[in-house]
Amino acid sequence: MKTALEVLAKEGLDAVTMRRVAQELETGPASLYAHVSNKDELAELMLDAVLADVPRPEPDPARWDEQVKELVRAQIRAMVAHRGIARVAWHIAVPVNPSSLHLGEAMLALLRAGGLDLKQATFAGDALALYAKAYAYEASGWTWGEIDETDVTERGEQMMAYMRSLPAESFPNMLRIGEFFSAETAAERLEFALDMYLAGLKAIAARN
Amino acid sequence: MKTALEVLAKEGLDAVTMRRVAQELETGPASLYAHVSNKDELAELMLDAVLADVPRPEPDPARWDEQVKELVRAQIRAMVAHRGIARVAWHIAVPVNPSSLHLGEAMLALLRAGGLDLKQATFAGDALALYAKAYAYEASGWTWGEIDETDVTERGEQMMAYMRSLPAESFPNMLRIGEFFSAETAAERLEFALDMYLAGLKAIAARN
DNA sequence: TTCTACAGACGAACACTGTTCGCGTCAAGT
DNA sequence: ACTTGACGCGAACAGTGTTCGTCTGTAGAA
Repeated sequence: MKTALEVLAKEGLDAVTMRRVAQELETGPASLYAHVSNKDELAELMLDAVLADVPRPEPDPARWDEQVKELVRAQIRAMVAHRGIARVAWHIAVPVNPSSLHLGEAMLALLRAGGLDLKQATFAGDALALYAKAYAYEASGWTWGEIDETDVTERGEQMMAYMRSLPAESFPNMLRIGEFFSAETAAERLEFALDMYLAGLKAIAARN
Repeated sequence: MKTALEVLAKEGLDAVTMRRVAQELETGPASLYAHVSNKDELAELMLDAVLADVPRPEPDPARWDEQVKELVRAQIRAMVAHRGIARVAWHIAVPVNPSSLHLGEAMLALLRAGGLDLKQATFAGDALALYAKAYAYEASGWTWGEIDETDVTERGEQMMAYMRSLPAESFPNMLRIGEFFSAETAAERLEFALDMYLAGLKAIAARN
């Protein structure tokens, strides 16, 4: 089930429709409801399978910060590697699948090793998970050609045109940041965010 | 157009279908395509209208940090106030609507007042926007009854059952964080995240 | 071995979505 | 007043997730 399913996930989440999966199994869509009660449930199973591969580090208090970063990066890598799965992570309200729980526990352990109390670690882990999902979702977009380049540049033009149509002092900064948003700076953006997160966490831990 | 549209947005984004909007205008769905080329374009217009109401502060270097927090909060409030609009913010790859540009500019101005250079401000603004969208999306979920309480508790049970079925040392932290995730702590989670962000930004600005 | 009963698989249909085609109508130009 | 043009929009198309009721294959009883 999940196997025939993952095969489809490799050709895009949009292609994962009940009919398409059923077709892969040479049957009709109704048959799937014997194994899965929902399409959402099926999506959750896929996400769980994807996240299961993320390595969970043993906390080392000496370099917990680097471990936190790496865990976030690994989570993002896993999601981006499976076309479109990041979208699934978003409309799952409460993640209860085993992989998410184990990842959550791993993250909490790292954060506590960094000197945060349980409540702080919980909130920090929540924020980090949120960012990981968010970045993975965006990264998925331009990693797989789901946003066509022409459309983006066209919208870029349109945007510049609007900003230039207003008094020059309206957008002193926005008019100059175009260069920072190329595809090459994506990784850099992630690293900056991680730096920011950990600097903040260290400051909070130091207050304790 | 947008007016009759916002009226519908107030009864949920799910209700905003081409047919439903057309019905409100006492016509058929095809007529809408004379004013809007896409449903996505219509969604963008809605988002733009919602974000237009967010007040954009004049940067005050003395309290730029508080201003950043407030801008994020305001953005979140605006989105959560309009049922389901946060979902729209997510699958817009490149936001080019006027409101987003003005908000972006405002955020950049605040961050630069905090001592960040243009590149740092850009990346920080991106991360903050990401978080705002993410939090607003989640908050929308439980603000409007889009996640029914029984389902959540049921999944909670299922999750606890799984964790207890494994050796006790598998989940030393996760088993104890349930209390931190009630609906009452949501605002607290946001404040923690904002604190973390600004502590990080100050640390980065201090390095310059 | 034969008959029965039950559970599971699944074909066809339903209700719904966004979008397009082309007809009909109405207003403006000569 | 007649023709011409454009534009609003009704009906249909190609999809989607999900359900209902039939039909089959198998396991257990006689």
